[in-house]
Amino acid sequence: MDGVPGHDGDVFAERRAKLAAWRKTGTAYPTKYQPRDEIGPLRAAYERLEAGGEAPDVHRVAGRLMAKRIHGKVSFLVVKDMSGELQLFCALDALGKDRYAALEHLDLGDHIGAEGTMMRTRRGELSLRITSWQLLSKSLRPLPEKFHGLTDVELRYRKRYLDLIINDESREVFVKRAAIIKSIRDFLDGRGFVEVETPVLQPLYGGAMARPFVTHHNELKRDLYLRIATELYLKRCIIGGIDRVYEIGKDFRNEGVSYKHNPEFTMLETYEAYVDYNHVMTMVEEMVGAAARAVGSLTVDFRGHEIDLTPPWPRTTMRAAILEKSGIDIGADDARTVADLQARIKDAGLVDKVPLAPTWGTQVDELFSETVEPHLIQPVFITEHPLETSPFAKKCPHDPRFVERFEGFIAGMETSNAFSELNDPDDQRARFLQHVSDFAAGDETAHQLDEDFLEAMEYGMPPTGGMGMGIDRLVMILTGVPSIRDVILFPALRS
RNA sequence: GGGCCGUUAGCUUAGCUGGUAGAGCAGGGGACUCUUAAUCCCAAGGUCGAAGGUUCGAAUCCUUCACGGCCCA
Repeated sequence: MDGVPGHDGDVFAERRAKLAAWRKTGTAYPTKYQPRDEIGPLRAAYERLEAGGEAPDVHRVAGRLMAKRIHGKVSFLVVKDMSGELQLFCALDALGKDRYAALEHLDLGDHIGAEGTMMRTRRGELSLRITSWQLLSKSLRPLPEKFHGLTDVELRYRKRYLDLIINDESREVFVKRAAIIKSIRDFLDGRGFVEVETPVLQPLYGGAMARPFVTHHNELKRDLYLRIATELYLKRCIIGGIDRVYEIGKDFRNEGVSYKHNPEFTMLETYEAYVDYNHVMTMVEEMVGAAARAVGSLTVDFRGHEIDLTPPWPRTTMRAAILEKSGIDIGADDARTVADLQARIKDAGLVDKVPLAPTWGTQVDELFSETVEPHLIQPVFITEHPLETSPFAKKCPHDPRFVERFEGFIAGMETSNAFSELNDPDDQRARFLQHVSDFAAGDETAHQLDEDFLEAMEYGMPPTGGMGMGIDRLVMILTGVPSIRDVILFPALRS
């Protein structure tokens, strides 16, 4: 390619002009570059080459042009593929006048392929001494600045592809995310769990307390909800005899956005027949430990805390945790009603901190959220939640105001939630009916009566331990990034 | 929803109590046979997030809005 004239300082026009010149040669966007070596393995194979050393074998690499250092008769390019970067040593002698001159008109961001032999420069940089090269794809827009990179947080989210091109740490998070999910699959598959897919579009939403997204099916002439949980379908699988079942998929909750909330997020739910929530607790700490080891160590840094995920994790009842942090015993005789509990909150001087709630269970939840949750930095299982806020969990035999439930907290975030699943259809119906009246009283997150689910349960559901885990939050913790937007490739943003 | 902070060239940014925007990288032209944030010389590139307002004069002060970040609810 000859030199492209251009002097108006317009980067886009310059690149357009170069592309036009390439199109004339018919080689601006070829279909392939094969065979080629991945840069990472190639580097590894020649790692021991000494400075000034040369190797005879011919290799071909392809990637995006990330740096360009043009000199008079010898120039240096840096190309990058997913596995790493490699310097191309480009000498006038080896390329010939025209192909050497054409290098000058490449732009950072172009994809190129190059062929040559491996060498290490006198200054010690492993390089490919190239004998030929070709343009694989022309880039029309300039990349972010090479030294500072792309730091604007908003741009990183809106144009994630640029973030991925420039910020290796960012790409690394998503590679680790895949490894974490794979380790979870391996863990569950190894225990004989069956992975299934259940409906995203549901006629009734349930399995969690959250407001849904609503959509409409034109042909069926009915509204459908995007699922807020997979729970009720996975239990149908348990009833159907898939004794160990799980699903990893997107749930959708029509709620606010924060460092730990995105309206669509990835949830793992597992159900195992014939076990209770104690069994599930052990499974969770082992599974998280396996995931942590898959991408690093059992000790992670998150939001300024060093967190040790080594199992086993402490287990403490919600009653004991609240007593310790607030001095209030929610199980005591003088705290058995909402009014009594609120009086105890007042006695404890917490009335400004803890919002008032309509029921005993929701009041306990508020008290817990305010006084205990922020302190749960190291992994811990909080067990035995109030009945009212846990409509799918079995009552504790020793105190029916509480249920056989746990939440796993890490770094102040709820990352797992599990029950000894309620399998008594009459009790389940009673719980639904309570929620129906709560809904009527204005609680949009209360459950609706799911007659079809009740019918399934009436055929007999085995005793079951079930669990839900927020994958995005787990990835945050295991990769040490502070915001859920850093573990979701294309997070929700205003337009 | 509330508080604080931010938005200046493709990217990273400077710009004091208001005086008409300065740089680095990227891009253009030139020099250079081992550079690696290459270096050196030359030239170019900006409706300062948007809309109003105050003023002789606004990137700068005021108001509203948009988007984002952090914290709080």
